Amino acid sequence: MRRVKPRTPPGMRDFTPTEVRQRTWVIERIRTVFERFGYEPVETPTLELFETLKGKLGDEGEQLLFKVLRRGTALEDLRLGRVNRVEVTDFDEVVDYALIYDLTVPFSRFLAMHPTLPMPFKRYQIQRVWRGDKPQRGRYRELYQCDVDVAGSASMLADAEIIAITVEALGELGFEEFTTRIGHRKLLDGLVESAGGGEHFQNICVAIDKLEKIGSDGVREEMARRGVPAEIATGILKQVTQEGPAPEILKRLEAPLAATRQGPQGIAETRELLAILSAMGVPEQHYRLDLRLVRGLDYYTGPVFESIVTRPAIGSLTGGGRYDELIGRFTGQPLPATGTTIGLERIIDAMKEHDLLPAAGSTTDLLVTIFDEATREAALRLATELRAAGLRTEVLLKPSRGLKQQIAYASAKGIPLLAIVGPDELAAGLVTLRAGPRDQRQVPRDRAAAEARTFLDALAGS
RNA sequence: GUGGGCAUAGCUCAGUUGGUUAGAGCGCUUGACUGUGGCUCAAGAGGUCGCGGGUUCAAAUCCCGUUGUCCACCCCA
Repeated sequence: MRRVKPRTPPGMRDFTPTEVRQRTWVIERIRTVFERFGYEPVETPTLELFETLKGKLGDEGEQLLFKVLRRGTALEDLRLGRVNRVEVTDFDEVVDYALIYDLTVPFSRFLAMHPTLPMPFKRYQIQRVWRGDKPQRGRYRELYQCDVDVAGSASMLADAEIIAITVEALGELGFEEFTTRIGHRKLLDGLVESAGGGEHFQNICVAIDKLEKIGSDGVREEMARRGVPAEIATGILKQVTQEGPAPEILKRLEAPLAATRQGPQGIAETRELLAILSAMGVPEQHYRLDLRLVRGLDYYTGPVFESIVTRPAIGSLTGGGRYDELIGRFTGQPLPATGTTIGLERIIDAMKEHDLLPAAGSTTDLLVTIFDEATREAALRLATELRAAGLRTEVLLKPSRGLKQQIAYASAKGIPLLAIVGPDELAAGLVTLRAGPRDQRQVPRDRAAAEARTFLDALAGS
C-alpha cells in the first residue's frame, strides 16, 4: 500500500501533552481573570449558517471563511461521477455553513436568540476559530480565541472594564512590557469629516492603520493611490500624529470636530473612558490613547483597542472594540455591546519568546512499579488505593524486566514519584517512595497515600 | 494574490569541486543485564533523496518546471 506522508493541514498544528498542559495553564489563568470580573462562560457551535456570517466581516474576512459545501446539490453528482460538469449560478446554492471566523458574530447571534438574559450580560467564550489566511509567523488557520464581552450597556464603564481585564490578563500571564492602544471610531469619523474626506472614509482608515509601519510619507502615498486628495490626507495626518498627553490632544480636537456629526461624542466618550480607567487604577504605562488605531472589522462603532508587546514582532495580542449595531442586525432592535479578543496562539508565541511558560510538568503524580508476577497484585491494589486517595497514579501497562525500564518510563513522562513494592517491602509491610537516585524513603504500607502526598508537596515546594 | 528561503529515514538533521552500496542522533523492534544515577551493550526494520523533465560516462548534489512548506507584503489574534 502506498504510504501517506504524515502532515497536518496548512496552518493547523498538533499539540503534544506538554504543549496542551502549557496551553491549558494559560487558558486557566485567562479564565480566572474573566471570572474575577463576573463574566460567565458560553459556548456556540463550530459552524454557523453562512447567512449568519455573511456581510459582517468585511470583504477580506469573508474571503477567508472556510465554507462548507451544501449536501445534496448537483455537486454530489459530480463527486459520484454521475456528471462531469456542474453549473452554479448562485453561491448560496452550494454553500450553507461556514466555520466560525471569530466569536463576536456568533455571540451576537446568540444574544439575539436569548433575549431574557440578565442585562448587562457579561460573558466569556474560549473556543477555536478558523481563518483561511496564508499561514506565517503568529498567523494560523486554526486558533483559539478568548473573548470577553459586555452586551446591553452603552456606558464607557463597560469599555473601561474590558480594557482593565485585558491589562490584568496580560499581567497575570507575566508580561511586563505591553501597551493597549485605544482609539475611537467616532473620533476618526469626525476627523475625516472635518478634513472633508467623508466619502473616502474606508480608504483613509486603511491608510492610517498602516502609519506605524510605513510612516507619514507612506500613508500619504497610500492615500494618493486610493484617490484621496493630498490636502485632505495632510489635514488628517496632522491631527492623527499629534503628540502629548491625552487630555491635551482631546482639547485640541474640540474646535475642529465641533461641527462634525460624531466628533463631539467621540471626544466626550474618550474622556470618560480614560477617566474611568484612571479611577479603576489601571496602570498608566499599559494603555494609551492612539488616534491612529483603526482596526479592520466592519462592525466597530465606538472605542477600539488592541494590545501589543515590543517583542516579538507578531502583531497584536488582543483586539476588540464596541459594536453597537451588530446585534440589531439579527433582531432589528439595537443592543449595544463591547468586548475584546485575547489571541491564545500569539500569547503563547510571545510567552515562549519571554520564557514565561511553565516547566513541562506531568499529568501523573506517581508510578507504582510492578516488581514481578508475584508482587503484581499487591502493586495493583496499592495503585487503586492511591487513586482513591486522589493521587494521579499509574502502572506501566506492559511487561518489563526489572525496575530500570519502569524508572526510565517515569523519567521520560516526567512523573515525579515512584512507589516500589517488591518482595522486601511486602514482607516488611512497607512501600519505598522514590523521587530520585538519592531521594527515597520507606514508609509504612498503610500510610502510603499520606506520605506520598507530603513527599509530592515537598518536591513541588523545593 | 506578489516576492524570497527550504525540501534527504516516522522526527531533527549531516552529506566535500557531481564520483563506489546515502549517513548520524532520537524514536521503533528483538536480544543480553534477577531491586534503582533516568541506563548500557548487541542486532534489526525503516529511503522512488518532494514530484516531473533536462545536462552528464556519472546527479541527493547542476539547470528548468511543478507541488509542498516556512518567511516577508496585504489583512489579522
